Amino acid sequence: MQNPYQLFRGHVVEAVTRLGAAGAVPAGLDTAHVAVEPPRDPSHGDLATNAAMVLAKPAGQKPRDLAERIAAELRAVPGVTKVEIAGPGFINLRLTDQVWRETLRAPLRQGVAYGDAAIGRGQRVNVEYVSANPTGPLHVGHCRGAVFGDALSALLEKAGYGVVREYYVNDAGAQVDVLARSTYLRYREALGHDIGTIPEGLYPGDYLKPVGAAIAAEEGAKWHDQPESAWLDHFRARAIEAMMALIREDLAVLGIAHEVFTSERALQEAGGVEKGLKILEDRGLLYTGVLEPPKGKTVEDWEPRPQLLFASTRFGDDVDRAVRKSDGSWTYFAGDVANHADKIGRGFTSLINVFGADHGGYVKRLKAAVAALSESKVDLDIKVCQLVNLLDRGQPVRMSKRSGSFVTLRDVVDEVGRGVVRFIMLTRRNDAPLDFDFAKVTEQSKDNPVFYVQYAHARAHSVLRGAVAELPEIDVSAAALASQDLSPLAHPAELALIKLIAGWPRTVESAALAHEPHRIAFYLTELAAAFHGLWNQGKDDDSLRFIRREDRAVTLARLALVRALATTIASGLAVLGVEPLEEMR
RNA sequence: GCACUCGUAGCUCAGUUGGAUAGAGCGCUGCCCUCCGAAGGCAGAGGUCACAGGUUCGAAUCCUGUCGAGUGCGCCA
Repeated sequence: MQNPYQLFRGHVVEAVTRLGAAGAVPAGLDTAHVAVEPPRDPSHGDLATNAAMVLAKPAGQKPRDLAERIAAELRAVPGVTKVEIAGPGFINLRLTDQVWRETLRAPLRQGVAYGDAAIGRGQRVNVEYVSANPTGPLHVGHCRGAVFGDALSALLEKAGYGVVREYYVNDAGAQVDVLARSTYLRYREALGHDIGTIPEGLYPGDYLKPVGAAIAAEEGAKWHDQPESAWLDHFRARAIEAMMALIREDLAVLGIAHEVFTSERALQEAGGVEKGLKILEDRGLLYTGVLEPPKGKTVEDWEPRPQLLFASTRFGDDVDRAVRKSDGSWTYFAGDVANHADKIGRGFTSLINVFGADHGGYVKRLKAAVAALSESKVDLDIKVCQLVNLLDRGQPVRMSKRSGSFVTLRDVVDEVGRGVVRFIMLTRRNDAPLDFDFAKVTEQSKDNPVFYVQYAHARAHSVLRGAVAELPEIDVSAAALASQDLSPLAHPAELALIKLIAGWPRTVESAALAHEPHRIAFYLTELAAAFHGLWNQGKDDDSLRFIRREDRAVTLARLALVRALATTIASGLAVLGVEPLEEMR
């Protein structure tokens, strides 16, 4: 079954085509920008289209004249009760209530698959997120990007894209050498040596103790009197392996599992950097040059030196970027060229990177790299997540990084639960800062969106349970309700809820196109509010109660609405990765 | 100095990719529970969409500039 919005967009396009064939307008008008949307003001009708305004110029007609012609065509469409032209040339449509009621059958038949869209057409999208350095457990700062990336991936899948969730492991730089040295220290400690205080510049966290202890237990003291050159590679490999295991566990706590982990080191060893740079070189985008010192920021011991540069300014970057360090090794950026060349080589035509706020300055050069590598054929979208302010009853939660006792991702999830963390992280746009208040997010009140949405879902199921208890002979299964007569649903509040439910597929589409999963959270809050509102009206007006013992037909129609609502919430929560509750306990 | 993100009600934020009279929650004001579904409900006040230009049928949305906030700025990762 097609959604009214898609259906009527089709009708509008057909109307324009017919007019073209009849010579009333030029044939072959581009209808790509024609939109059929719910009007902001419900008094304007059920659907509004901008077709006449968008097409007025190419058709060489006044918007209102064109609107009149299109409107005449639309008046003949079944299910349309009223067509009006308003304002500068809007065409407002009003549909029969029955058209709207019929939309409830989609969620009842499809279950949580309701809202699945095809706009992705199977296009392969790579979503890279988290990609935290493998030097310790994840902390709260990683939460937002992790949840965002995961929800975005689910959203894109729901919209019909072929998604791969990817984690880029930064296991090649100086930081993992520090990790190796820190682990070596813990190893010596495990062997019974006094290591004193952890020297400045090494990782002090306790989480390396088990790693050192494991090496000591399994391999004995054989590394003890060796020079660093003898043990560094080995300790680095073991430490990275242990840290990635830790990180995977942390992610699992949040319900996240990446499909692909790409190792920077492995990519380098396989010649990935040379491969990526070769592409740039073949296109004449690499040269040896000298960069200007940055202005307004004094750099200690600046000395101009010639280095191998990527001409990223040709693709909108501010300065060209170095790909090789003076010691001959590759820069981090060179690794990223390799990473993205690799992704492009694997056939992705759309790449998404989820970054923390501190990586905002990195966006341009990466976009430049992808544009250069793919001849602008591959799209790269970089979503920058702003900081999360951790609060408790409005007071900032102190975090001490120096002592290594920062708030971990696991601490937060253990404290408030996976569902709460995931939902709250998506209650703001990614580029706006977010307050996360431990007291507020677990509060059971209308002010807490997680609770509010879960409560709506639980309440719907409570109604279904209550119906069976009161009227044991009725069948409230989705299958049975899907073929129910829905005509008793006639109250404005019921129809308003129905229209909101009917808006779920287009919410999925627009959120997916915009790469904005937070829209799902807002939609669910709105949906929950409409349902709670309908419920509350039943308090003032008995005739609006869902279960009416004396009227079987009304009851069943309303139960169909209730189940459709619950299904839609479940469908939305699935995108966010939050488990819907059937009772609030 | 430059770049990026942002600036919408007292506060926190949405705003369907350029649409009609700019929305929600909190807070505030008023009304509503001896009984029925109040972990509440209903109603109301509250705005120069930072500012100034521009683009066009039409701008919170796009462009330019100004002001203000946050972030980042040779080989670190």
